[in-house]
Amino acid sequence: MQPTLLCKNPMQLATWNVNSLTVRLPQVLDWLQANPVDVLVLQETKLTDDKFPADAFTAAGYHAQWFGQKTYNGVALLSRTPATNVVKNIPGFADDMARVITASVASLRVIGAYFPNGQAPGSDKFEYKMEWLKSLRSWVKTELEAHPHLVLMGDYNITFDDDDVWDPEGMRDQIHCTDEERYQLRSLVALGLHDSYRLFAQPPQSYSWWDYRDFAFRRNRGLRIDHILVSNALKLGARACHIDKAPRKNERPSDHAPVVLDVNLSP
DNA sequence: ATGCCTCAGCTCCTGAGA
Repeated sequence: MQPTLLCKNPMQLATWNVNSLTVRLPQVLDWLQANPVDVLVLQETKLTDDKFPADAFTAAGYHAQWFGQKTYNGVALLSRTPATNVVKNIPGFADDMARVITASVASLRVIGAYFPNGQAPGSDKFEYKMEWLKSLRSWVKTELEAHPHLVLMGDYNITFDDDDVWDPEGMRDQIHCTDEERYQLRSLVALGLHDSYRLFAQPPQSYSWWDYRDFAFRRNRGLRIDHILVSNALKLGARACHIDKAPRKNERPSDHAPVVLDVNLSP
């Protein structure tokens, strides 16, 4: 028995790549009303900081931290209680792209990240993805040492294995599925993290992203590239993890669906 | 198939996403 972990401080943590917060804000607000999670990290807000809709989130009962740029990238962290000790991007890694936001919420350390796409193996963008992944690993290692209750969640743009891919043969060695990317993902996990989705029984062919083209969602031709990784200490309290496909059925949806973790925290 | 769809922007096409 672990009395401090049972039925104490149940929390929900979620990640969602919204592919433009300008377009998706009404859907995010609707989703939060139906799913009043404690923490939600967003990716691809595609907003400069002066345009971030902080007031809308305040009205919805959320504190917000954000870090964006024009046109591309951009991340945010919404929380029911205030976030503190906020860090933007990866310290020591010079980057002109807004991809990472880290903050403390209650006893949790939360890292929300929009991993580089990488475009194609061998490209300059793929090289950048590899360098970024190595730097992220150093950052997560440092953070884990200081904060045992750590969650790293976001759009990883990497599949763990063939179970995360609708067409493993067709996508073999393609972007999101290369050995190099998966090695980096496993190296992150090796720091002492766990893929919370696979801690639980899941439906076969579960994905978090579907191409806009070719009726990919209707055909369930997708990838599982949005992940919630939890530290050893948090794993003890993990109770469920699911992908919420409902928003992908909206009119003008994001191409990604939210991933939600239920976790009990010790006081 | 350097395509398909969606979004941002010095917008009527292009770059990028995944």
